[in-house]
Amino acid sequence: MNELPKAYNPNDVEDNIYKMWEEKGFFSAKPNPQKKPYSIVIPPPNITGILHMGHALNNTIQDILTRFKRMQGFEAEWMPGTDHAGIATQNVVEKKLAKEGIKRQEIGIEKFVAEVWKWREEYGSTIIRQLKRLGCSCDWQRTRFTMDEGLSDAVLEVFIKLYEKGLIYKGNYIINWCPRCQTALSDEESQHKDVEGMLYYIRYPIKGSRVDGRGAGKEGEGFIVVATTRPETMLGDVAVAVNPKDNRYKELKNKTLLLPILNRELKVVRDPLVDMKFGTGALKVTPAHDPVDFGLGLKYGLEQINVMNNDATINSIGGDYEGMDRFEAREAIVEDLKERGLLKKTKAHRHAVGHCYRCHTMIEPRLSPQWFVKMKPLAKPAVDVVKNGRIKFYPQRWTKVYLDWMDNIRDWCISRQIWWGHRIPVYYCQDCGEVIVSKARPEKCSKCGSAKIEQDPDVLDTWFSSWLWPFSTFGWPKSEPELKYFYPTDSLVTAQEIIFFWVARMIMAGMEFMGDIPFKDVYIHGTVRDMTGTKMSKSLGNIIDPLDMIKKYGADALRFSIISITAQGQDVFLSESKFELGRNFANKLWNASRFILINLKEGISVDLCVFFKDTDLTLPQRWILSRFYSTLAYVQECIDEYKFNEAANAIYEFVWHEFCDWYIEIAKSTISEKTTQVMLYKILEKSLRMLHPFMPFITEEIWRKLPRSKDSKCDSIMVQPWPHIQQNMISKDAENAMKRLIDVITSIRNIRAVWNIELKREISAVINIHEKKDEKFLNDNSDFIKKLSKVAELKIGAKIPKPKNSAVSVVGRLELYIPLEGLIDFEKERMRLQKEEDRLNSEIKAIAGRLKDKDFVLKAPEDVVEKQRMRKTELELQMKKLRKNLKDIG
RNA sequence: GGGCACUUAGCUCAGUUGGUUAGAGCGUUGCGCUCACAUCGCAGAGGUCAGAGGUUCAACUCCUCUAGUGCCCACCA
Repeated sequence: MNELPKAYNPNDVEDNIYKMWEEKGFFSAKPNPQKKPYSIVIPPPNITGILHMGHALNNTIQDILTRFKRMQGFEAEWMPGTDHAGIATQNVVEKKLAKEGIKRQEIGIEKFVAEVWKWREEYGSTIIRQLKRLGCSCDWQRTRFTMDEGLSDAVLEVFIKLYEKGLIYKGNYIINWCPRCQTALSDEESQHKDVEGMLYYIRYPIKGSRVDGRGAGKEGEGFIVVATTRPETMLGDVAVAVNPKDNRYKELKNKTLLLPILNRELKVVRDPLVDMKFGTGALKVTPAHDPVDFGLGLKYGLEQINVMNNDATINSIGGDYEGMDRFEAREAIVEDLKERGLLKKTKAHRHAVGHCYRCHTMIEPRLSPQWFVKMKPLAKPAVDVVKNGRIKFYPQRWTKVYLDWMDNIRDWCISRQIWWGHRIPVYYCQDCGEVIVSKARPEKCSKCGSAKIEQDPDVLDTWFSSWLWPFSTFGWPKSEPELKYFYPTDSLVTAQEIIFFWVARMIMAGMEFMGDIPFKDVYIHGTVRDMTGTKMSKSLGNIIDPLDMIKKYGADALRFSIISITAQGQDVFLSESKFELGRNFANKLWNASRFILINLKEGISVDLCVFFKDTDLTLPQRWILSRFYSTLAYVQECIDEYKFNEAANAIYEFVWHEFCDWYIEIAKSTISEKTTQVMLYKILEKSLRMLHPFMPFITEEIWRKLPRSKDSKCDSIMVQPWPHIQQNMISKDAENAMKRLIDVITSIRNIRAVWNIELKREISAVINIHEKKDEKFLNDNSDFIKKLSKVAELKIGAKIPKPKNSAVSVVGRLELYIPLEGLIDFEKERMRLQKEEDRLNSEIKAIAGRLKDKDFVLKAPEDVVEKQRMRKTELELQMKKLRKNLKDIG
């Protein structure tokens, strides 16, 4: 017999097991007409990343789904990969080179990109190794990278298709500019954060009016006051806007203002967009540095004056301020305004400001020529498929978030001024200016024949490749059998912060390029936070490293724990101690399995149905079978509804508190019988299969030690079928009956504990029945009642008088007596209880003054047995009332 | 400014379409090294389910409002 070692050390076996799975090719899937496909695509982690708890949760969920479906007989494909994370990776490599004293500008684009590839070779697969350590059963042979040849081709294909359809255009608009990364960002990449800022009230003189320059003159006559949070942008002001309904500025019609310091002439425009309640109701208009102003500029034909360089220093427009950083310039300008008496006041002002999602630098809204995707036409079909339920969100509430965003969708800025990424497939003829959009570099201009052709220097947003992931990874635009077989995929599992970046765009791309949805279900899981509710992040240093936890508790424990405590879509608060839950469970399972294996004899791997066809089952046997199949059905249902915690907890409850605590204990008395052994073996083996998607390693380790039938095709649990639900084995009657027995046993144990009767001392018990059918029921099961409650003699019958000095317990419609004569020193017990009563009463006396009922006294009966019973019930109830009474008074 | 979630035992959280004594883990109390397991076993204590009102035979569960907490979105300079 294969015995299990006394202790389970996950770290000893997990790696080897994983290697075995991988070598046997269990992870790979391919089009198979005999089977139904099930496919998931991994949200591609970026290559600069390391595995954090969010990933651990996300990938555990996907692995549970994949393993579950694989066992259910689906051709289960879990496509892994990474994305090139343009900005993040470029930053990382830039920093690395900086340490070596190299600037990217010095070595040029080609060498730099080569450096990035080198870096990627070295570090880019870290996260993949970590996913393997977690036990993820991804189809690694298909691992994709967004910069792969195939995926790159898909990107170009899509760009050209959209361009030809008129959905991609180049234009000069206000975009989010990160001065540190020196690139444009999409709206989603600009994260709003509240900032404690200042509102500066600045006097703008009216041209031709008498102002002495020190602020004299009446407001509205000599000058008007505008409020701004970014005074440095005034260098680019071309107008001041007021609301046409604003009576304060009636006389301003046809007047011209003068920009302080630069003395540029400013128009006054009237537009209802201006909020009269904000600031002074007068808005300085800077079309090149603010989206609202930009709109006004177009509307009123205003000049667009860009005052900043790429690094947010002031350019030559700024005169004396040229070369200053934007914040330096802000201070300098404010000082100068103060000096000239043009700063009326400042006010603290809290407002939301965009920050770069990669480097957290404050975004500078800025006019810039960029490439955009027109989103409205793409959004429509993507809205329809969610509205009509072809794509479902779990939990459902995300549907609204998605639809709201889609309704207000704005064009997507896809060009980035960085080097690492897919180069925009647009070429410009240097001679005639012709724009050529083409996958390959054209030899010569199609219009004038010139060979002087330059490619657009920008690269595409990383998400412009990620949004194609569900089909580009299966070979699109080529029509591969994989694509046909596995697309649309089944489930997408991801975090909420990525709904707009990725989920929404994948749906749009799927509809546009495949003409079909990319996936059917979107499961949005919660965010992993620390115990204070803060999101775990490396920069905050509140990270619990999953790999540390794996080392300490094992991958199974990590997986099971995090799944068990994460309710559907709910954020999870994590501390290290939570992993003990999974570890303890693994330990329990291990020991129970050890016990069963030690006791098994040869030849028990008989088919359960065949074996029990002509065998009468005892109640506990029928009960444990019923409980197993009930649990199995429930677990299946929960996984299908993405309620993984409930599935995990149901298994935990079954294995630990039903199988181990009760069935195995019951089985011990008949452990040498074949029936018992078959039961233990079968329940264990099936439980392992049920648990495998959650705890793949330990279930494999135990399973491979089980005696198996000879025709077992393969020696791994992961390719075994999911247990078949045997409806006929589920019996509510058996479950209820067993519950009654458990209650009887618990009651007897309770009495023992209350009276402090050691287990070694024999007790007898009497059960008084009121209904005839109970007699047979109890007699049939009296053996294991006696065994489990350690009762030597059990008397069952109707109308048995209560023995003198008996402890009493009512269990449903049964009465239970435990005679205490000879077991208890009543005198001693009486004194002990009297002491306790006195103690309670003196406690009452101490607080009597504050009581409503000042003469309140606890009274216990004289009879010791009665008193003991009361101690448990009424006495404590009275104390409880008393305490509440006190609480009410204060 | 808009939207979404949360408020249940000392702590962290579950609670399946409203239905008899509201659950778990940790912690806590008492007992126990019973031949799988002290990463354990047995028994117990502990909750007017944030507050107010409403619908219903019945509400932790549905509706309205209030308070607190958290998150997301947003061109009030």
